[in-house]
Amino acid sequence: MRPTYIPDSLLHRDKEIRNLASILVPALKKETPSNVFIYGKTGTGKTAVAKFVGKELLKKGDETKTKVNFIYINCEIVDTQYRLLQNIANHFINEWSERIPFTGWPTDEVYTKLMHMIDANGGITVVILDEVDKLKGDEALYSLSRMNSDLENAKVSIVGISNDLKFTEFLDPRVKSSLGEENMIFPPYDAGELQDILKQRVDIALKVDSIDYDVIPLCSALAAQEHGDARRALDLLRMSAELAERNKALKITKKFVKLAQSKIEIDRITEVVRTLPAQSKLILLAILLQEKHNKKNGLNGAITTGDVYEIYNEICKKSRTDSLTQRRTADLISELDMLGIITARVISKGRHGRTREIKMSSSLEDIFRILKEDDVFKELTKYKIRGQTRLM
DNA sequence: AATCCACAGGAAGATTAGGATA
DNA sequence: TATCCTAATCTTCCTGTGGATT
Repeated sequence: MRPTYIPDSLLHRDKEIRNLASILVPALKKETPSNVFIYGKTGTGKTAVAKFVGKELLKKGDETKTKVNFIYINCEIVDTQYRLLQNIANHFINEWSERIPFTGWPTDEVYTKLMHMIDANGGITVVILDEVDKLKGDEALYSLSRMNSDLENAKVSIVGISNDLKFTEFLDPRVKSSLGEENMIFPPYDAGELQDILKQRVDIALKVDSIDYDVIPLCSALAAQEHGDARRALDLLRMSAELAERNKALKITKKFVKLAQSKIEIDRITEVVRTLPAQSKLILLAILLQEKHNKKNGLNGAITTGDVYEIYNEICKKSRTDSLTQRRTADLISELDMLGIITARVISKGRHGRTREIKMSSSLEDIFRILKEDDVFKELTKYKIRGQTRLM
């Protein structure tokens, strides 16, 4: 049930598979396939389809005795030109060729070396670049795309995968034209399609009768709300299964799905808060303190940007951090809002001006706990708001 | 209807950090 | 290694505004 698992058949992606395959099959006839760009939100099966077609291509290549190389690279991990070239080159190493070291060679030498390797190997090489938008600089893409003109016996074809539709807009026009020969867009799954996908996995992974009839529809519906992300749906189902098992329940029921959902949400928040920059953390803390103070004193007035800024300034002084301007603080507050940690909406209090009404959108204590992991904040969380906050 | 508060949020320039280049 | 560039961050200065109050 892991999202990285690729089943033997991918449901509801036949069209995409056929499409991508038809673009790449010329490789089997020793013709150069076009370069392809694949777009689509997360969890729409881009990577799965690409890998799947790649596997099929290798199989067909074996049958027809055609040399096909298929290389998958995730550009989030391999994100520089040098390492990209090095990575591809290492696919071709054999007993006589020397390995390219991690560092030390000039990039163009790696390029030349790689080119010779590919040329010596012959055949067609399909390179899948997952998350191409993470690649630093377009030099890397440029060098790959012009490689075909330097090769004599071999051909290279690039499949770029991205979830950013606007990615090519910022690309060097030369790269853009050579890479964007073919474009594919993967639409999100709808709830029904998600159900089929989940069913397929459940059949493989779970015993019959270990799951309530309404669990799959629920998981699918929840994930469909979140832009039809299949990964999300699977995570939800897997987490529900794990929770059910841990609780020694006989069946996975709706209850566990609900539990799993809130657990996933908390995990997400934890991760977000943990990796927040220090200034944002301070602002978040200011909001937390104010809300705690309000609760204790039975105040129900909403927190405003001004309140937050005041407290933020005080805890900055206390921790000897320099504070940002109110303008910047306001921006950071809206960032926190977009991350879903707080809710901030603009309201007008008439004569009392226009401001944001700020509320925490999850448990105070949870976030306090996360902030306390940092020693600097451990002390600050004990900070008491002095005096009475101004009267309403 | 006019006023006016307490900010929102845009524009442009300054600062800074990190990476590329010589 | 020095310096140059770029993108991200932050500041300064600004105009705009919803609606309770006058």
